[in-house]
Amino acid sequence: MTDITNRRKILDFYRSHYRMPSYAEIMDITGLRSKDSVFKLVGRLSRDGYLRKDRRGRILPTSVLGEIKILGLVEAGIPSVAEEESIDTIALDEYLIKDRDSSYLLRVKGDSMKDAGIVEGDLVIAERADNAKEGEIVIAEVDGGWTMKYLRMKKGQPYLEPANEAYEPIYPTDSFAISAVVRGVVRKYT
Amino acid sequence: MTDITNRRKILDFYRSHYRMPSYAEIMDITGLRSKDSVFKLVGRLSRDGYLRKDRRGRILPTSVLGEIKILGLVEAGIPSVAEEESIDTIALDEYLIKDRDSSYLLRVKGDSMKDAGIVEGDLVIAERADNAKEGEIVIAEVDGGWTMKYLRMKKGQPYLEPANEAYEPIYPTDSFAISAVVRGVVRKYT
DNA sequence: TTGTCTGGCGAACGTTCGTTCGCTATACTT
DNA sequence: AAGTATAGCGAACGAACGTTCGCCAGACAA
Repeated sequence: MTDITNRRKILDFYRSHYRMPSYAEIMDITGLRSKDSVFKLVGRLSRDGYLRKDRRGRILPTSVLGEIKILGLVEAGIPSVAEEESIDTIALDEYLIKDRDSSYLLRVKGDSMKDAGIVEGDLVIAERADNAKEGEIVIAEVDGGWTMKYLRMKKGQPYLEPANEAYEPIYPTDSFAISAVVRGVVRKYT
Repeated sequence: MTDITNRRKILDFYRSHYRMPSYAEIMDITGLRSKDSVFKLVGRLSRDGYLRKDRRGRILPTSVLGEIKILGLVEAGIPSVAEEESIDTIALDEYLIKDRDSSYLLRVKGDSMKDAGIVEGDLVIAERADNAKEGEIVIAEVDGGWTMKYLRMKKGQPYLEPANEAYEPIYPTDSFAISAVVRGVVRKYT
């Protein structure tokens, strides 16, 4: 059993238990029969940067739950080379969400934003805000209903523009209030 | 200081330290001066479902680092009601990535998949696989180059179809191998 | 006013923690 | 063959852990 294999088992424990295992638990996980073996294993993993220890000796993951490799570019137009070297790793949650308390997800219905790459069934990450810059995609309440559109300006007045030629821009007549700004889009294929 | 405020402090600790605080650390965080106060606080939070304890009394978060609220539907076509009631919360990482070790991200270049809602700059989540079902979006090596397209079949032979009328389908002549299946798409507006 | 309930306090308890020690077996070098 | 380094073992250690206890002050109801 290699150290790396054991490290994977430890991280699997972290993912399923939301905490790192104790040395006694690592004994169960790895099959080692003494805490000193675990102590030395942890020492090796820690020396090589695969784990950390806090001030009290308890172990911590170096990379966060949820990190994923970024491998490279894929040329969606003309085939190009995607090298098999990992460029970087990121945590999707941290990448997408800046302020967790003021952010929420909305599931998209309809196709009025399809030319912006937002289609039915997508999740959009909305961050609460009562104003936005021109050109941003906003969630807004207009004339009594909620909608998601590009925010545009004409003669100093805001209006909402869909990303689909089949729909017309919305010029608020009665009321208009921005509720949130769309910060990201997430789609999952099942 | 309300219990909920203290719970937020505890979860903030978890987010920044990748582990839950000990009772002594909760004393520092909250300003409480006895471990029994913490013990009772934890008891209340646990009773109300805001925390869990494991077998040994150590506390765990009920909701994972990175969970975010799903608020409702947004009708992208015609404005409809998006109620302000939180329907559910999910962790984006877990939502998007099934098998972390065989998954990676690729940044999209080009516009050949724009009608599928995948545009330049998007990150796609690719899961390594050497075969796929018809209709899935795949990363494939064809005639010496890499590309991302819909997998289609004609007369038992696979070919690749873009989601953009400006591009032509690719019929492999020399070599063809599926490298990965696209499981999700992530876009961030900056 | 009196009784009851709750949250917080300081002190003490037994358990589990990470760590260290002496030892053995194996692998590799000289 | 002899010497060195490494991984693993069982046992023991002090420190930190969650828990429990008796007590007190404030809030609220009877």
